[in-house]
This record gives sequence, C-alpha cells and structure tokens, in this order.
Amino acid sequence: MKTRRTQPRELRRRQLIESTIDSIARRGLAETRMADVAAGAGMSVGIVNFHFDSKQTLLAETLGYLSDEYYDAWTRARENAPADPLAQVEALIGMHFEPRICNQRRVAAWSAFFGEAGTRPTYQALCQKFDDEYLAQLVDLFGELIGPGEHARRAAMLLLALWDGLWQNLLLNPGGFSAAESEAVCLEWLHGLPLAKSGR
Amino acid sequence: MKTRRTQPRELRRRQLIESTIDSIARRGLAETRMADVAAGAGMSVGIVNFHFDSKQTLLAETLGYLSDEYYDAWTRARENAPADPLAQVEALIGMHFEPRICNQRRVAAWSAFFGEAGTRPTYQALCQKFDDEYLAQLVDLFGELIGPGEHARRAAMLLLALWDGLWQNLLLNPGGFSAAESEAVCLEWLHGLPLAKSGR
DNA sequence: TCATCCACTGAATGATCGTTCAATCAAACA
DNA sequence: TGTTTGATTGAACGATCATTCAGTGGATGA
Repeated sequence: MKTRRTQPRELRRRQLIESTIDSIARRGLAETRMADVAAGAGMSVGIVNFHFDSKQTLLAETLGYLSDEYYDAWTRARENAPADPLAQVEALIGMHFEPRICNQRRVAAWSAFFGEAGTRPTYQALCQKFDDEYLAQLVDLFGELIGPGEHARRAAMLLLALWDGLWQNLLLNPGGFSAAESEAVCLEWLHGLPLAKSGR
Repeated sequence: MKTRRTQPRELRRRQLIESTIDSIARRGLAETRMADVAAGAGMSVGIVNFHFDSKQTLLAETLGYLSDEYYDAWTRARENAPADPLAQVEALIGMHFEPRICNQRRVAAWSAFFGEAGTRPTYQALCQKFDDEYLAQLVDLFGELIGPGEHARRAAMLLLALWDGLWQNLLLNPGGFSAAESEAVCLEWLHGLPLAKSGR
C-alpha cells in the first residue's frame, strides 16, 4: 500500500498552503519567506522544497487552491438556492460576504495575488481560470431577470466588479464598512433593477 | 543661489518616480529592482540612493505621487463640470476612464500597491489619504440626487467600489471589456437610480 | 583660467533568502 | 526484531540585490 507515502504528502501540502495564506495575510506576499511558511506549519526550513518544486510553485498552487475553493463556494451557493433567478443571484451575493469565504486571511491573499497578476502570466491564468464561466452564468441569470442583451451583460459585469471593489474596501478600511453593509449595497442594487415581467 | 542643486534634484526625482511606475507596470512591484529604475531613467545604479533614502522611500513617494495625481484629476473634473449634481457625478465617472488617468501604467501601479497595502501601514495610509474626502463628496452629491440618508451613502460606496473593481478588471482582462464599456456600466447604473424631484 | 561644488558613477560590500543534501528519524512490513 | 523506505531536519552554499563611497566630470563663479 502507498498510504504511508501519498497520504501524508497531501496533508503536508495542504498545511503548507494554509500556512502560506497565513503568511501572506500577516506579512504580505512580498515579505513572505519560505522560512515563515515552514515555521507557520511548525516544521523546518527545508520542508517546503521537499513538497514543492520551488517557492514559485508553492505560490501558484496556493492561488489555485483559493481559486478552486471559490469555485466550490459559488457552485454550492447556486445548488442550495431555489431555481428562481432572483434567488440564485441573492445566494451568490450572500456567499461573497459569508465569513467562510470573505474573511481577512482569504481576502488579503486574493488581493495580494491580484496585485501581481497583471505582470505574472501564471497568476493571471489562475485568476481568470473560471472568470468566463462566472460571467456567462451571471449573464444568463440577468437575462432571465431583466431580459437578455447588453443590459444583462452590463449588470453581470457590474456585479463582478462590485464584488472585487467591496472586498478591496473591506481589506483596506477595516474600520469602515462591514461585510453586512457591503452585502446590503449589492442587494439594494439588485432590487432596484427594472425586473422583467416574470421576476420572482 | 541654489538653482543648480535644487532644481535638477526635483527633476531627477520625478524622472525616477516615473521610471518606477514603468517598472512596476512592466515587471511588477515584487520584481522591481533599483537597477531597473535607474536604467529606465538612463542612469547608473547608485542614483536612486542618492535622491531617495532607500527603496522603501522611493516606493512610498511613488504611491504618494499617484495619489496626488488622482486627487488633482478628481478636483479638476468637478471644477470643469456644471454645478448640477448629476453632471458632477458624470464628470467623475468620465474622469475615471479617460486615458490620462486610466491607462495600463497607472492602473497596474495602483493595483500593485493595493495588493501590498493590506499589510503595509505606509501604503495603507497613502491609499486612504483622500478616501474620506472622496466618500464625503459623493455622499453629498448623491444626497442631492436621490435624497440624503443611507441610500445616498450606499450609492457612494457602490460607485467607489465599482471604480476599483472595473479598473482591476481592465488590468486582468486586457482583451475583455474596454474602458468605454466600463464607463457605460457606471453611467447606466447612475441613470437607473430613482432620482429625487430636483434632479438635473 | 582656476577653484569649488555637487550631481553622478559603478565597483565593492554585506545582508538576505531560496535551495541543496547528507544525516536522522519513524513508520510499516517481514 | 531488523530492514526498508521515505519524510524530515538544518547547516552550508550561492545567488541576488540594496546600499555605500571613493572617485569622476562638468558646470558655475571668481
């Protein structure tokens, strides 16, 4: 059996990735050291290079981990909501501000990677991995809500940008608006849209 | 007279700051080297430490330079627009997507600093320097447009977040939505607001 | 023309950090 | 219990970079 080798390996990798997120949130991406990551996981300096090819690989896999986690949360939010398009969008808005996804550690890490993504093809690809799909899903939902066409496309674009901007704001102004207020901003916008006949 | 010393000094400092923005836009903040900045300005390696105390000082002053430039653009946009609140907001929206402010170099630099601002008090302070004022001005404008209170506050918050998010999107999806489309998204939102009696 | 003053140069320095690897340890199996 | 296998350690290494500073050059004023 390979339990001994493979199982601990995956466990360690996850621990190290979580420790990387911690370090990015506490010290920033630029100040994150291999030694910090190892110490954060309670291990010695050489461990990261044993489980990951290099620091770059570790960081890329950390971003991929966050990206997959976000994708899961998105998918599950839709699955657990009524099939009605308004309820679907409301569920997605709610998901963006629930503590499991929208917490200081996660948002700080996302923001740090975004800041470097403009000049790093690897990060850019990972950030965009599901973007087309998110956009397409929202365009469909808004098509049902306010009718298909350019308006639906713009509504989808607005909501995606709004999530990014509100997350950024939560991070930079910790004493400012709360997650609850940010969610209220999204919902107020949604409920102010000129719904087509068949809404709710 | 001190012309010889002080005048070239300020000129060099500005050249080095512009070269820093170039380097951040091309290589990223993490990959920006003192040697890159000097070479970009056509000078030798030691020059940056001659005009700035350290790399950290150079980067902080670069962010301050961007912040002041943005403040000027904001102020001038309002000055050059009719006093009417709707026209004022439209002018601010237009300013956010005109090439002088919304170009790849500037937006890439902003985004890079934002990514590090969460963990660097110096950057955070510079990013937030005028934030309270921007918010207050928008709350006033929306107070006139849709009536004062929580709704005006949320509209102001939404627009600020939207600008951030749309800029981020322009940077990460260069082949996606254009600046013109981003502006259209803002304007469409603005014109869909339930205006108070005295609008326009 | 000479002296002075600085902006500027770039080789040298030293600190920081990612990476390597020989040695150690511990779990699983015979 | 002894053996094997692979995870883990951490000291040492080497590369990269910010920073320094003794020296250069050229402009200014006498």
